[in-house]
Amino acid sequence: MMAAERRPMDRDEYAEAVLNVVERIPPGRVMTYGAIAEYLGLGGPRQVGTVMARYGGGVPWHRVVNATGRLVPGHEAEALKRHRAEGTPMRGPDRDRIDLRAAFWFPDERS
DNA sequence: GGAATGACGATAA
DNA sequence: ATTATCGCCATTC
Repeated sequence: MMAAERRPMDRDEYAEAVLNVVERIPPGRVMTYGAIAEYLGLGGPRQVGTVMARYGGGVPWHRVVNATGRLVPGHEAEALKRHRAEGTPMRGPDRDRIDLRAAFWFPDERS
């Protein structure tokens, strides 16, 4: 079996799964909340966001951005700093938003 | 049980 | 390009 069975999991398991995926995002690449939800086949973008808000402290949370390339609300300064440090493709006049076209990553693509 | 909430997303203006 | 609204969906009040 390769694909994870998509049967309902407990909240903690779900959180585990989400964090697990986030940890696999390579430096300089990002994933959107929606993409993570799609990959898991469970919940939605908001559920992923909720998990990150609660348990995201231990993973590279800055590599998770919203679909518009916006950085994490409330932690923009920190996230921006880290992205500059790892050379994530940025956009905008101040290079303060993610260039999704270049930085978007999905599991299996093997950096 | 129903309303409010939220680290979202797509669309309208 | 930016902001405002509405739709989603599980948790929390």
